[in-house]
Amino acid sequence: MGRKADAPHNVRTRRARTDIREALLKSALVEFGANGFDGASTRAIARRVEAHQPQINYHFESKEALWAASVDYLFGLLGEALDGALPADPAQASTSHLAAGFADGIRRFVRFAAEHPELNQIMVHEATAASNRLTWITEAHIRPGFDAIGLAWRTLRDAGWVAPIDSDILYYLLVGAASQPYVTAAEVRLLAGRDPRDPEWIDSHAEALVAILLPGLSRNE
Amino acid sequence: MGRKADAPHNVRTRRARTDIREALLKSALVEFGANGFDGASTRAIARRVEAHQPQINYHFESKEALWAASVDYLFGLLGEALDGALPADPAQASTSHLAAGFADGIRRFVRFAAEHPELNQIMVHEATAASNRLTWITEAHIRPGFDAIGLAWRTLRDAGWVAPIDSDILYYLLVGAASQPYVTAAEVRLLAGRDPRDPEWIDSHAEALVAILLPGLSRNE
DNA sequence: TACCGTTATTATCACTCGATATCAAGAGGG
DNA sequence: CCCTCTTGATATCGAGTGATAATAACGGTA
Repeated sequence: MGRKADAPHNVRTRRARTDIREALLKSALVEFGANGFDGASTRAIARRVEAHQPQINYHFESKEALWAASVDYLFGLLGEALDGALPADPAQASTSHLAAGFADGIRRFVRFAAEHPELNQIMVHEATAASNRLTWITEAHIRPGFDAIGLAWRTLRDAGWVAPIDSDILYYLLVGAASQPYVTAAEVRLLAGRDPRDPEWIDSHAEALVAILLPGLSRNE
Repeated sequence: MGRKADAPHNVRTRRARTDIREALLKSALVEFGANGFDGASTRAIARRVEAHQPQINYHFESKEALWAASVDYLFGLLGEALDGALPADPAQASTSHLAAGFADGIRRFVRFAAEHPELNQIMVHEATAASNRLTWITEAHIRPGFDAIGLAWRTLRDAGWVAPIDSDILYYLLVGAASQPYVTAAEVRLLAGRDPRDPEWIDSHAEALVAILLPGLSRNE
């Protein structure tokens, strides 16, 4: 055999800088999502993409910098997935248009949570205790969406379209209900014997969430 | 100073076996909830209760045995908190009584999630990947509640009391929506500037969840 | 072909981890 | 008091961690 067991490379191959950087980012998301910041090892992140552990400190400044870069990358994907769902200024939109946009945003967020469970897994890992990482991710990435959802919800609520629920509480109801089966996908497979990545599950899940939060806007009514 | 910095004991004190076991169990829950199994260190668990790390291997067989014992303890508390909320045989109860019991169970579960965020934190940490620990906790502790909730929900749904949502999906909507603000309490404080352990938050949260899942049974209607 | 900047690879550092062996000190019985 | 069983306390082991220094080999350019 031409290589040692588990050795990333015996025959030296060289990759373009952007290739290996992106490969390391994606690998880091999987590991950070599954194990948290401290639990993820840089050796495991590198091994997934057939790289060596010191390459992380070469292409990124540190494990912490890799974490931040991978989180930036992930929220970039989220931004693309949600782009245009909520109107920039809810006050100027018609309420029915706003409600339809809110329902559409829910469906898109559920799909994203299913395709990228790492996002909510990382949030859960970071958000159990105050830290510099939590402060950064909250202010840099979470707050814009939190504010937009809160504003839209309060507009709909005051117009009588939805239940009289505090917008802070609504945000956590929504995020928790949308992400739980994908964050704990391994449990779903054991408990329900179903794969939550199945498009049928994702679709039913999204419609259920729309049905309970925006009764009357469900696709099936 | 009479003791080294961070040293649990300089002057030797002896505690009853049951006392230190229970102290270690509670400390373990906090650490396992915040950091997961691998992330929690036995030294930190011991230090919280002014004990030494080897005492864990003395009073419990291993870190894994301590984890299992602390999870057993926690689900014991959950069982007490939920005792009697759902009728043993939903088919024999009147549907309106079943619905009231379901709403009551939601309120109790939200309160428990707020008082013991470790439970859902531990589940999230364990449920991201298949493992012996996940299989054990699922079969020993999760499945009974999952089955009871599913049966009650399907009864209510087929009687037209609630939205036509698959019971597997409903379970994860419920668990996620009920636990999220307490699992990520540090984020709530940063983002909303509110403490989710506040009784007012807990009460509003529980009522909101009842309102969207069991419209018409909300305490405020 | 010779060179040089860039990247891959190896080796190693100080540190933390869970577990265990060893010894010291407590408590209760006679 | 002394004996014995139990528990506290210390030291240490091998394994794994992130980071870094040192070296080797690639790829383009002159």
